[in-house]
Amino acid sequence: MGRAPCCEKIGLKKGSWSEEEDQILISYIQQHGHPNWRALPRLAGLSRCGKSCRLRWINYLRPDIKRGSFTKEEEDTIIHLHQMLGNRWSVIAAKLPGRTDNEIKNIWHTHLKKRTKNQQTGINASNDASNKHNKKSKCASKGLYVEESIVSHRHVDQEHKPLESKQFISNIQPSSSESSITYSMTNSDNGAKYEEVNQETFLDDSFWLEALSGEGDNVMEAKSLTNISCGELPTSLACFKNTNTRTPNIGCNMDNNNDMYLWYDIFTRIDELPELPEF
DNA sequence: AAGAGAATCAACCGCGTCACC
DNA sequence: GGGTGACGCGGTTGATTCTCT
Repeated sequence: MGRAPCCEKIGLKKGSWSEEEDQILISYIQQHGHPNWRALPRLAGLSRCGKSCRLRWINYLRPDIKRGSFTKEEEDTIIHLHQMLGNRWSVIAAKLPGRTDNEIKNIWHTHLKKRTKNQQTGINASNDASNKHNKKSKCASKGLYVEESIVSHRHVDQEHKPLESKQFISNIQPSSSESSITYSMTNSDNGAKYEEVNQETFLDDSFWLEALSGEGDNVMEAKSLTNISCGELPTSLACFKNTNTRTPNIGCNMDNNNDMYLWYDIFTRIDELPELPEF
């Protein structure tokens, strides 16, 4: 059907924003908010696409934006969440107040990906740099945190797990009233309805296989995790993808009732299922 | 000091989803 | 139920900055 362009491109300015444009955008949003991004540039008197205005505001002009270097905690959190969620930058950004998805995406591609890769391949990062030309890290020169010894949260015990990961789980729990399906999720600390889960097993396909086979302690844990299945669908579960007319939208929020029903259906039917196919 | 290459990051682009008509 | 518009997300690009030789 052909998609209409997001805005009338002709005559609209592209590229870097000037100080003046920033000021116009800031003052307009402060006065009127941004109920309609598409109309905003016209109303504010900017020769920009609404999309561009939105991006500029979200990524740069918002008052609660935290500028400057990422702390080690932030970087570790990003690495950890990325292990759990993949490239879901907006979800990761939601756990890092003041940071934008764009910023996190950039930091990932420029620093953290290399760090994790080096760790996985067992290459000592200090030797790395391959020290191609004994290059001093540019990050350091910019004040960015450069810690070459990578902390793997998969090997950090529960006691020292960053708070963020626990918060993440609790924050995205649908309220129990939203669904007729209730798994036993309790947390004595704050009364919130969730059960702490072991992140290590969450990441392991064998965990899902075990859960689906209906054996072992991971069964209930897997059931709990279905409520937070914002992460990538484990390959073990891919076989369920088309088994229900309410096919889950893999990769989107799973907290609507349809998805809940589907997952509930899957786990309650575990006993009926034939042997899982080999992959 | 200058040039080359690498790194960084703001901004753009295209697509998916959702809400409204 | 289908069409359309708006928003938001993730991937990518390209200008700028930095470091090394």
